[in-house]
Amino acid sequence: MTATLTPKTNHLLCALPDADWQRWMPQLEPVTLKLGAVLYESGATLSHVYFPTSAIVSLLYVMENGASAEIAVVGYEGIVGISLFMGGDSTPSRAVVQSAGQGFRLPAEVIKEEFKRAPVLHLLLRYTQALITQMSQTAVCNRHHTLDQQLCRWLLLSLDRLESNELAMTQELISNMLGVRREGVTEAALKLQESGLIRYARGRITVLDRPGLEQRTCECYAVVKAEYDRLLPPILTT
Amino acid sequence: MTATLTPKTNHLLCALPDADWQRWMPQLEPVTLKLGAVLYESGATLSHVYFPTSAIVSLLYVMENGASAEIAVVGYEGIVGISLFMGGDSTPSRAVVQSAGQGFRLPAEVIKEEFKRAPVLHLLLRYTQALITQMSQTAVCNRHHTLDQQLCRWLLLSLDRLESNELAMTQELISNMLGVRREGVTEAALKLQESGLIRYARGRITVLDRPGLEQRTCECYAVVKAEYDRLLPPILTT
DNA sequence: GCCAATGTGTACGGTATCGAACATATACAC
DNA sequence: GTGTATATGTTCGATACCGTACACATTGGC
Repeated sequence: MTATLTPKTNHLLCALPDADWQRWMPQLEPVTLKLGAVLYESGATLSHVYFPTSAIVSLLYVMENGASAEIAVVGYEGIVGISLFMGGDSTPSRAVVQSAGQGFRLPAEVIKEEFKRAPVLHLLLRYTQALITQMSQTAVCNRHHTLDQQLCRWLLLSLDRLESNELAMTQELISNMLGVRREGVTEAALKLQESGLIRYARGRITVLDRPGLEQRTCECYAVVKAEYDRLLPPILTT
Repeated sequence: MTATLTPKTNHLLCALPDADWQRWMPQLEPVTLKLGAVLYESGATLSHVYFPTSAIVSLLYVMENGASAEIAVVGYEGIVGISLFMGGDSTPSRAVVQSAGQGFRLPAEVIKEEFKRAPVLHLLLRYTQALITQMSQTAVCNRHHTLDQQLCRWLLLSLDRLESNELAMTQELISNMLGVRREGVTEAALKLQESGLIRYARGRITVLDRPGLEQRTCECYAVVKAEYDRLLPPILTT
């Protein structure tokens, strides 16, 4: 519609304090984003961050079987490639141009340089990226996987955050967490118990066969786990 | 299990550079997190950030009708209350203790003070929080809402990022984004067309009645929109 | 030892979406 | 213009989950 698209058409660039704007401007490169173009692939280190102006970019997660789900949409209000300043460099999703148009980009080094100014933050930002991965994966999992698989995923994620193999958790509560009926959780839990993977009674769940759970769950658990491990390497407890 | 839970049992606190650790330590308050306790409510300004040690906290979104879906889980590896340093102060989700245990907390002022050291970042962090809201809401929407509603939400989110009321988008592509079958999108789109809300042909969708779409969609669109507006106030285009 | 609350199991019709197969219609290349 | 690729429409049985209703079993209070 508008004939001229300046960097300032992107709201983030537009809102940049003048001092920062002066530093960034010479580095900003106008780019044409064609329909279907891939700005970054899952797991790849990004070379640029993108500031769409008239283009729209979809962040989508592509599953092992090729099915996909969109995690979020980015247009003139945003930036594509937050993992670069989150500290993770890459992310397990793909960015695809959903609506052709214009935008600007900034080399990875430049944006990373900006963030060297605040060393304290990086740990928290890295954690945030891991959390974001978990959220994304939840969205994907809700869309594509069975309740059985989701229950396994949920048990494993909880187990990873406890020291024992026992959870104090009623099926009612789990159903709240997963956003399904309690009866559905009962049926799924029954199957797991009959298979000897877990044992439970009145709010106490004992995991008997962790590898068995890992085998039954969907890819989502592993994706989230791997991303937490990558971004937050386990620290030696003193 | 372990009898003594020091702040260092939380991985983030543990990984803190020594200089930062020295500043933070005197302010860290040990807290007992009881099952079901609410650490923050949707939309409320947070008073503390929490670092769980033996407790597990669920971030969950509660819908208007009371149904809920978990967005993410936080245990000893993380922090509850990222919106405080993301710059948004609040977030449209609730944090509930899912597994009772211990943790530590830090007053909001302290963590915010830490982030004053890096003024440039705040804009990007605020955007990140908006993006996170979109991701969360996607997960919720995938769980609870019909394809018809989701299509409306998707059209509106796309429309907000364009200057015209026309989208260049095939039903096949939309089905990829929503993670459903193309045929499902066809049926949903037909209903919208028959109701006079949209018109389309071979990859061109024209929105005829935006308020109508807003009425048909679920709450998710409004939640995301409101959060983008709140965190990224529209800037006057020069 | 009885009662009430809580947690779990079962059953049944309803429905949204799936998977697959196929029909039709439009645009564009040649 | 004819043909081929692309986009959309239709049908049908299968299935995962829902809503509802209720039965049973365990725990703890009194």
